[in-house]
Amino acid sequence: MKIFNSYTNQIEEFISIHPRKVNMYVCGPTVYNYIHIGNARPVVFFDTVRRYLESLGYDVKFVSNFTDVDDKIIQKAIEENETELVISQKYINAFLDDLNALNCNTDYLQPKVTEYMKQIIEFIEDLIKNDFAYDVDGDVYFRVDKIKDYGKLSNRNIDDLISGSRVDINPKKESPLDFTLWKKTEVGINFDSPFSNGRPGWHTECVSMIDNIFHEQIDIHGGGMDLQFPHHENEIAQSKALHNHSLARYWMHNGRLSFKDEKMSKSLGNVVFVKDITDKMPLRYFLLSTHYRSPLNYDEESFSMYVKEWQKLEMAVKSLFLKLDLEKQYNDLIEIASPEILKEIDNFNLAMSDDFNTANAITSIQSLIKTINQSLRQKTNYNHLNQQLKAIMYMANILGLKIQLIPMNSEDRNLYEQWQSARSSKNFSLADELRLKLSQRGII
RNA sequence: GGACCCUUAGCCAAGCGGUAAGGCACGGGACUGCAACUCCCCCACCGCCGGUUCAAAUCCGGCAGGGUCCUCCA
Repeated sequence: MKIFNSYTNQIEEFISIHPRKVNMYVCGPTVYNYIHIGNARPVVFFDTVRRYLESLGYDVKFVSNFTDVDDKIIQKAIEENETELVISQKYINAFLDDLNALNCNTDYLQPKVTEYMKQIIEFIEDLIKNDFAYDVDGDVYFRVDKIKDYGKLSNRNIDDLISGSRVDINPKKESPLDFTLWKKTEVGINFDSPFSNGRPGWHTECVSMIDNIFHEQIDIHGGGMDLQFPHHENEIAQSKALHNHSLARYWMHNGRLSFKDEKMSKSLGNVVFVKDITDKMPLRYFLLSTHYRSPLNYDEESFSMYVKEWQKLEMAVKSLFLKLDLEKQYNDLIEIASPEILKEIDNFNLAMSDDFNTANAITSIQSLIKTINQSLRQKTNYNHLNQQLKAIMYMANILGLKIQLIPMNSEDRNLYEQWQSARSSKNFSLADELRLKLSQRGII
C-alpha cells in the first residue's frame, strides 16, 4: 500500500503505527449550510480510503469532526433569528442525509467543538504554560516562530509568508504569522475560559480532539488541499509544541473541485448542493473518476457521461443477477477461481494500492463489465457468472458504488413469465405493460 | 509582490524514460417486435520551441495559455 504523504512530499509505503490498526482523522464540515459537491469530494474519497483499508484487513478507527462554533454559524443564527445550536444541528442532520445518500459509512466518531470545549481550553492553557502561546487582553495567539519546521507541510518558508502577508496587520500579534487560539468576543455564542469570555480559533479544535480521542500520533490525517495552509500547518505546529510530533504520520490532501473551470465555493455562490443532485451514485462515480490529488472539474456535460457509465454498470450487474436469480442459480458463497477474473481483481487492487488510484481501479470495473456483457449474450455456465458477479460486487463495494440486487419473489417471477409469454405470443402491448412493471420493481 | 501547479483525441481520463490504458460521443457493422441495453470494428504521436539521452508525453530550459495558494473555504 503506497500513499502520497503531503508532509514529506513523496509517495511512501504505508506502515501503520499499530499492526492491523489504522487511526485516521478527516477534517469535517463547518455546519452553516448544506454541503456542495466540492465538499463531497473528500467525504467520498476518505470513505473510500476507509473501505479499502478495511478490505486489506485493517481495523480502522475513523473520526471526523463537526465545526459547530464559527463566525459563519453565528452570522447565520443572527440572520435567521435562531440559536447557533439549532442552525448547526439542522445542517448536521442534512450532512448525514447526504452521506447516506452517497453511500458513505456514517458509523464513526463525530466530535463537535461544543462537546470538546473543556479539552480545547485545557489544550490552549498547556500551550501558554509552555510558552508557545500568549494572552493579549483575552485573545490568545500561537507563537509560530517557536516551531522549527513551520511551513514544511505546505512547502513554504516563513520569510516568504511574512513578506507576502497582506491585510491582516493585527497589532496585538507578535508576528503576523501568529494565529488565533482564543478570541475574546461579545457577539454570538461564547464560552467561559481563564483567558476571557469568547470562543476558540478554528485551528485548535482538530488537534485537541485528536489528542483526546487517540491520545497519540495518528496514522492518517486527511482533508482538502486548501486546508494544508494554514489550517493543517497550524495543527502540526501545536502538536509539535506539546507532543513533539507531527500529529499524523501520513497527511493526505485531495484536490479541489471546480465548477465550469471556476472555483466552487460557498463564498462565491456558484455552488451545486449535493442534495440537489438526483443521481447520487453517478456523483460518487464521478468524484472517484479522477485521481484524488488532481483537480476535478464539474459541468453538466461531463457529469452526464458518468450518469451513463453508472447506468451501464448498474444494468450489467442487474442483468447478471437476474439471469442467475431466474434460474435459481445465484450463489454468493462461490470461490473466485477463474484466472481472468482473479487477474482483474488483482489489477483493481494494484490500482487502489497505488495511492488510491481510483481512476485506474474504475478501469478494472469497466473491463469486467465488458466481459460480463459478453458472457450474458453467450451460453456461460452459472459458476462463471457467479464468480463474475462476486468480483464486480467486490469492486463496487470498495468504491462504495451501491448496486441493489433485488431477488425476485413469486409475484415477480410470475410477472416475468407473463412478460416472456406475451412477447412470444406477440402480444406487445401487454408485454410492454409488464416490462414497465418489472422495471418499476427494480427487477430489470 | 511572493510561492506553486496544470496543459494527453470532440469530451472525461490513465501514464511519470522504452516507444499512447479505459470510458463517453462520432462513424461503420451485428443483435432486436419496438425502446432501451449489448457486442464487434474504427477513432491521438501527448500546448509550442529548444536541450539531455541509444530512447521523452514522461527529465531540463524558454515561450504561450489556464489555474491555485499567500484571507474564510473541503
